[in-house]
Amino acid sequence: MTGQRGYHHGDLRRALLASAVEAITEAGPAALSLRDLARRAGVSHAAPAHHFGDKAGLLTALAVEGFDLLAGALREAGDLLDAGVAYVRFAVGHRAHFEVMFRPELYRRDDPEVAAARERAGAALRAGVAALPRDGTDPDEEADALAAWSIVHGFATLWLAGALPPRTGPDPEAAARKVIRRLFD
Amino acid sequence: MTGQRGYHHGDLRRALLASAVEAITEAGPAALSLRDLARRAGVSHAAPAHHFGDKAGLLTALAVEGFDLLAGALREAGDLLDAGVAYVRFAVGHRAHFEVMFRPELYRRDDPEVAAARERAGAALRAGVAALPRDGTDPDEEADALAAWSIVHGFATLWLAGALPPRTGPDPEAAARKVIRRLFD
DNA sequence: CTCGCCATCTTGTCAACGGCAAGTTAGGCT
DNA sequence: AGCCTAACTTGCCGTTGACAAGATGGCGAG
Repeated sequence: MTGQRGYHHGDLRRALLASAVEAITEAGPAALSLRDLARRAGVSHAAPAHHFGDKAGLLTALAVEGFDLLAGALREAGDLLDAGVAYVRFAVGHRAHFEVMFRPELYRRDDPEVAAARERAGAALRAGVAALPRDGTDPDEEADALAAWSIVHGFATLWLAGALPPRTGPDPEAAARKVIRRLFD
Repeated sequence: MTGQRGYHHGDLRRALLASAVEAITEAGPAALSLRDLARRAGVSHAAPAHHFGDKAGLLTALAVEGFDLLAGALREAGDLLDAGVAYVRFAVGHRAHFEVMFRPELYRRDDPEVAAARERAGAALRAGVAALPRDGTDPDEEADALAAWSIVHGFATLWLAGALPPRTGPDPEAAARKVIRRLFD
């Protein structure tokens, strides 16, 4: 039981991360304010610094969380098409994590924890590509992986940016499935 | 001749936009400071506000410039493969513009000028897809356009984020060409 | 049981920033 | 010559991230 008020706060670190996700989802990472997070948690403006050092530290923790969530989602997927849809679902459903993960100027991308988590996600992605039934002709698995990653990442990014035309429809997963299939024709 | 010191500055607006591109290329849009731009131009800290209203106004102007640059690059391309490579070349060569264009929370995306410029770029993109030789089977041009846009946008984004593994090589255009070809197999 | 340690959190301060208001300068037009 | 207005300046306010130094309280050693 990581209660509300164990000694000082109880679980400030977790509370700050949760508030950060909320704030970033609403207004983007640029608008994130450590002081605002502190206010939401009912602590002083300098409390967050103790847990994360600085803003980049908090976002680094968020990136780690994100890469692990993504790795989990990819591992649960079946074939490569499923994995692609899962990637898009992750991006749309965990917008805050996703936006931070791929904006390396916001956090410490060489942090060992984040490097390890990124590697776990990368491995899950490559496993999906390796499981593709090959029709023999061109075994450039590297280019296949890059193409698959690019198409789902691009679709997710464009969706989140609101750049896609209205006729794409309201359901990102359905639209993504149609798009990803274009890679396999 | 839009000289250096015509009356007050000469061409502050243009100078600010140029400095902004430089600053964003170096440190990302989040680190952009109007006051820093003013210092670089040798004017007071409030001068930029006169030309752009606020930070979002400056970035709106930058987005317009970017969409027009992109539209031009796409129009000059030959077939769809060329256009895809041109898209990636634009993203890498005009990183600052590209990053702002697809981060709508940074600027006024409903600004009429930016909407018009975005539409010009979109038209250029769709023209490339329409020129694709069709083999008849499935004439879903919408999904084709979305797939093409997604794969080049995803590749460009991942490249800029530094997310691609080192074995991708140092040349984004060559790698992009290999990846885009995967769509046409 | 008490004493001291140390992670946790607070208070106070600083420079930098975006934005606003009010004043000043200077080109151009009548 | 005289004014009009765009272009820029000066001064200010509230907010932010970061840092330093102090307060609080749980917990283990003796």
